[in-house]
Amino acid sequence: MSSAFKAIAAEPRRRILNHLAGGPMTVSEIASHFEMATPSISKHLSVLKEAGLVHEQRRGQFIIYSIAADNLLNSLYGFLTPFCPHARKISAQRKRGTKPK
Amino acid sequence: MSSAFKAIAAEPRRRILNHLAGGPMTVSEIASHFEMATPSISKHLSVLKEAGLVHEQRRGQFIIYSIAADNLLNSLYGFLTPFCPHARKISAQRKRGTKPK
DNA sequence: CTTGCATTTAGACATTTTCCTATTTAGGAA
DNA sequence: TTCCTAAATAGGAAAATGTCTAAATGCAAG
Repeated sequence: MSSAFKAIAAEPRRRILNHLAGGPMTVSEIASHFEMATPSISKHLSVLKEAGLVHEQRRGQFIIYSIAADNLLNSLYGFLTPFCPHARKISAQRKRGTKPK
Repeated sequence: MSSAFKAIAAEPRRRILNHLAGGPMTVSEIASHFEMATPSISKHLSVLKEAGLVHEQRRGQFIIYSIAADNLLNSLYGFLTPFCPHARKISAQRKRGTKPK
């Protein structure tokens, strides 16, 4: 299992994630925003998928990718916890699945 | 300027940061916790420094490294903002340097 | 000024990553 | 089936990374 940290280390992958923040989309839709060959995008997506940072869903001919925000946030907040009280609180909330008023 | 994301992509560097969370320390102190040659530790520290994630301060013969928590948190929260309302709030606070009651 | 310790720099090497083009797989439609 | 499009895989070249040992630098104490 490859780490989320490695996955977000590459700038193109962070840009892909930012794009996906706007909602689920197909590989071609993503690729059209980059000056990179489609197979390269496909590879980046597979790295993100390995890291559990995106989900994929076949829809006929297309494959639709979407963000796995929970995994993204859990990985990073988990790491930030030792460095920040805010992260500590949020991380705990996320684990409990609760939210204080 | 090399990115904080690349800096935290390597596991040994994340471990170094976690160690430094316990307080400032010298290179040898850090190195003693790892099964890695000192020059390698030194290299990792210089990557962390380039990324603005640690500070160094010469103290006689020794060089003392400490965490630059602000930069660490700003970089990561900035990235998380589009994916999470909590991060959004905290990121804004951090930018203003204020804290709502 | 020489010696010794802490740290960095240099150089080499193996591994990994990133990108490309060409090919293959999978599905939909004629 | 045959043709077209979407996406993944294969294979390879170039660049970046991580680690080591050996050598250099910086500082302090005799």
